[in-house]
Amino acid sequence: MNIAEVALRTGLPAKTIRYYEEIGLIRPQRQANGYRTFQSSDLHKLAFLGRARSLGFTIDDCRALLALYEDHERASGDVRALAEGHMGRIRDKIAELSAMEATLSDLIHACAGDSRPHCPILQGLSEGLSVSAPNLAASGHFQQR
Amino acid sequence: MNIAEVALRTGLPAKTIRYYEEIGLIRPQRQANGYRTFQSSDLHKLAFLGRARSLGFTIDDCRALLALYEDHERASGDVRALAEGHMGRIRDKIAELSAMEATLSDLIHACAGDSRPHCPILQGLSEGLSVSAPNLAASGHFQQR
DNA sequence: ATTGACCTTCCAGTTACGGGAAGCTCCATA
DNA sequence: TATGGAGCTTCCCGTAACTGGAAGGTCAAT
Repeated sequence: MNIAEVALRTGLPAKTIRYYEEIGLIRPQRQANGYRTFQSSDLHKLAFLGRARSLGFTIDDCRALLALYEDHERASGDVRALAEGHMGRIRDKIAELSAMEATLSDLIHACAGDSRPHCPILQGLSEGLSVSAPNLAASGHFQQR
Repeated sequence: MNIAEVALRTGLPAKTIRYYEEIGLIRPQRQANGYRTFQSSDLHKLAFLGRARSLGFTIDDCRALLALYEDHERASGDVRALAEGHMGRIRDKIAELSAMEATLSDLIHACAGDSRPHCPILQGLSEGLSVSAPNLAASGHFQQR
């Protein structure tokens, strides 16, 4: 099977499939002409990766998950630990975004949003977000990556 | 004022301040020795930027916000539109993360997490997340950027 | 033979910085 | 006055996970 059909069947762009090979997640065979040939096992792995990625797992997590998947002696506890770590990070991110949303919502509601220049949003950004954001400055020196 | 003190007072790393100059967000003066000199207006702008970034605005948004801030003829509606667009994107992201979290939570709860190999998490990733994820594959071809 | 679809590799760009090297400058102390 | 260390400068690389695009080989049909 050539790459275009694999892309179609997995939902992954051909570019992504090539990238996954480049970083060693899959190892499709090659034909004499240099074209990649995908076995059903490759297809299966790619679908697995697609689902793991759609749940937000990093590529490194995916690599570990794939290794666990192929190790039939694995302990399910190892898998769960990995998933729990990931879920924790997602929950942290949701909390961070929710805090931003709350502050933004307050600022937006305080703003008339008309043609006049007075603007509580700019004022908040300028004067310390005092509208309803207690201590954003204390949350890690403005970092947010 | 030199960069170290500005960093201290704004909470922004010196590296970030230099970066903001590089991309044209600020224009500190220079001393004869090449050192940057920051006026209180620079300080003010940097604090503004730090707060905007802490609310998740992109650098491009920050640039626009700063322009609006300095334009005393602006329409508050323009500011609010920008903020609303941003808040919408945050809400979308929260929804996306919440969906991931829900699926992960289900998978994790179905997994014994002991030393045995049987693992519903890997099974879900392998067979289609059927545990309780309706149609992740339909959500944009596995994209998640 | 040609055309067009498909495949290949390689390179650059994306976001918002952080790390670290190489090399000035400044100030305080011996 | 020499020196040492802190602070400043620029420059370049790396990050995550791809995406876009160029240049060029291959295949099948006309």
